Amino acid sequence: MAISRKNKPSRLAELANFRLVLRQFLAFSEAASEGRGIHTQHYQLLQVIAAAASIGLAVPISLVSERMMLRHNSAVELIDRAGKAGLVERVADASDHRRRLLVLTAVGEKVLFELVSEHLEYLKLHGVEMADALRRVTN
Amino acid sequence: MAISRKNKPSRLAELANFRLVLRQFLAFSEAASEGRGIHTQHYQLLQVIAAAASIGLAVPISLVSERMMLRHNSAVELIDRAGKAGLVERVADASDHRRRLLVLTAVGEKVLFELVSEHLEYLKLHGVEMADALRRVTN
DNA sequence: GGAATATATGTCGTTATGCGATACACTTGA
DNA sequence: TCAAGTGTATCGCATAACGACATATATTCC
Repeated sequence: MAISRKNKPSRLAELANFRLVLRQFLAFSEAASEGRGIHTQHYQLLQVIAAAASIGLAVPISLVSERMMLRHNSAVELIDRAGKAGLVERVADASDHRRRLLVLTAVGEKVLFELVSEHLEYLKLHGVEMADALRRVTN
Repeated sequence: MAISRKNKPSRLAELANFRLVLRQFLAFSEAASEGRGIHTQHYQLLQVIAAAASIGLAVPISLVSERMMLRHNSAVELIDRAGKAGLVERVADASDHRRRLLVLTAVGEKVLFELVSEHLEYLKLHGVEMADALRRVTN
């Protein structure tokens, strides 16, 4: 038997451990977001909008639903809530009157960049652990 | 400026991409679970229980709440639902009458091992992409 | 032994979130 | 011009997680 082969119970523990480190990252993300006074879904919405905008893309709601793996109506609802929280705004799209494009408010931008920094720090600290956990599953 | 330094907008896109890759994995996991007739949280519960048991640990509810990053009452509720679905059972703990230990039913075990296989396959296919996305954030 | 404290589990009400079904406005192409 | 496609929005529903609170058992300290 080759040295890289593992039996099933071991794979199970490795898979469970990978899930744990993912959950820890997601829990950190949620805590960081709440610490800045927003929900974690709203943070991810801001991130999707800003990331797309940073490479010159217009951001209709359909793009959010794609990048966040949500049904279009769930994206609408998330954006409604984030709008009420003062984080994003819808603006008209002159080239297609069906679409409404998303932009961050000043508040949304500020919170986003603070949270991006915190996430980069977390991943600097724990990225290796996460990569190792993944590697152990697939080795 | 060292070649590994990146400006902020780029980091943002990399972080967003890492989140996307994570969401894709989680969406796969959810779809796989639903495909076997259970909820994704129930799958993860089974995984935590079986992984702990496989290294000889007794599995009280508190362990589930730890490993799944849940409040204890959320773990209780999850286990209630999984119990109703016939996936897990609570058994008495002779050594501590406060605790109730968790065991998988035959059905729970069967579904779990099918899902573990599917997840290992997914990670064999997409693990490199996930690791790359993570590396790009932290490089 | 008995009181005070800690630990493990459970209940209840509330909230955010996501979904399917449905609807409507606008665009596109025949 | 009108039929089909696309983008967004609304509604009712279900799930899942939480905080606050409650109960039972264990442990510690006198």
